[in-house]
Amino acid sequence: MTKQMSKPAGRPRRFDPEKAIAIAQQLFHEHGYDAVGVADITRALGIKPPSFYAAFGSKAELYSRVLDRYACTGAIPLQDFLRADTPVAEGLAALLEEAARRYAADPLATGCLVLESTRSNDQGVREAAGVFHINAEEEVRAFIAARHPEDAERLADFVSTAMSGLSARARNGQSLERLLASARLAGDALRQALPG
Amino acid sequence: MTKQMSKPAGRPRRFDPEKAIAIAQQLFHEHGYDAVGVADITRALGIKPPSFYAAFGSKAELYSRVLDRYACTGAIPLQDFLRADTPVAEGLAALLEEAARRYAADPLATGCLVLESTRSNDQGVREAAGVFHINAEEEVRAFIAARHPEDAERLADFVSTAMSGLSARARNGQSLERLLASARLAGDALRQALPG
DNA sequence: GATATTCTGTAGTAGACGCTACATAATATT
DNA sequence: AATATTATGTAGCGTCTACTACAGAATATC
Repeated sequence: MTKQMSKPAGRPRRFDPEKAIAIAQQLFHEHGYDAVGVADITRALGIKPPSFYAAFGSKAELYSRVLDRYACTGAIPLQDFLRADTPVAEGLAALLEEAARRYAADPLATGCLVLESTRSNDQGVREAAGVFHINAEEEVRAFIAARHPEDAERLADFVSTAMSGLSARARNGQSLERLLASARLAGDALRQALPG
Repeated sequence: MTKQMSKPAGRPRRFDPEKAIAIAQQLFHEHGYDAVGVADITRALGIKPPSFYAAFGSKAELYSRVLDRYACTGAIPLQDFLRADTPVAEGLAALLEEAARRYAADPLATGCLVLESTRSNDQGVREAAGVFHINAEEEVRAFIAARHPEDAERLADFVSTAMSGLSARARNGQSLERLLASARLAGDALRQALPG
């Protein structure tokens, strides 16, 4: 049974807000929050500022929607890699390889949108992205802690550092092959640190 | 024989340009190029914009001077770590530990000024920092290639990725201890990749 | 002392930024 | 058809940015 929405009164929108968020996501991912102006967004959407603000409230609120969308559609599904039936080191190594692949998948929108956003000049954006970042880190830490509690913090830190490095290098234009080689080396370090 | 500079004609400066560059370096390192305005700089220096522009030309030119200064005084002296009489893996591992230490040394000016500058919104700044970045990478690559030519690119990439990750994590406020632990894990990966 | 040179502060410039007041157009409900 | 509601475009708000025209102050040389 599909949700039956009654049509709202008033003049209908000329654009689809969900598609608009997708377009904005591409822009933000490509150039970063600070470098994308409201004028860039409205131009890309073919609308004028008042329509933009009526629909999204502010640039910051739109970015929050973009982050939510990224978490659902663009980010790495951690639970697919961090499974109880997978050896810890193997799961983490596979996660790093997947990161390399995703960060270089779209040559325009490189790196991790969340990781890059934690370094915006806008404090609100940093904090919003920080929540996603911390949640992901905690998921990794808990996955390790289930079988190697002593090593959880240290190895989760290493995974985070590796992913931040991969994201940064992807944004510097590094090729998928070289990114993957670095990810594999980091994976080897984890296998060595967690024998068995 | 010290260079004898004849005093220039005209009204003398009320401030020392070298000290000004040092102060600007601290500001830029702390907040990033984009987030530091000319007004912030002139306020910190106790001068007015015309004095600033007469002395440095533009914000971008000042930043170039800051990068030069950083290369001389703040950056890691690679040649001290990458010596022909040091085992390759040991040299690289020591380099990564030193990076962790430097990136967290000043709790306000965290990370690597060059690495962080490669992600500015200003293209000129990205390019200027990119030159320093590429030169450093090549130095690392050549150090490895002297004894392990097959592995040089792959391992140099890994070192760069690790340093980028360390710089990013330092800027996220990670403590020296945790930064060091990640650096040591990365160093172990290098020792494993280069037995002997 | 006269002049040239250089630095100084006052007070701006033009342009980009995020954002909005307002009148009008397009729809649903009555 | 009348009304309420919502979206739209025009035009522009105030603020911030990097940067500068200009006149006066402080020094060197002549």
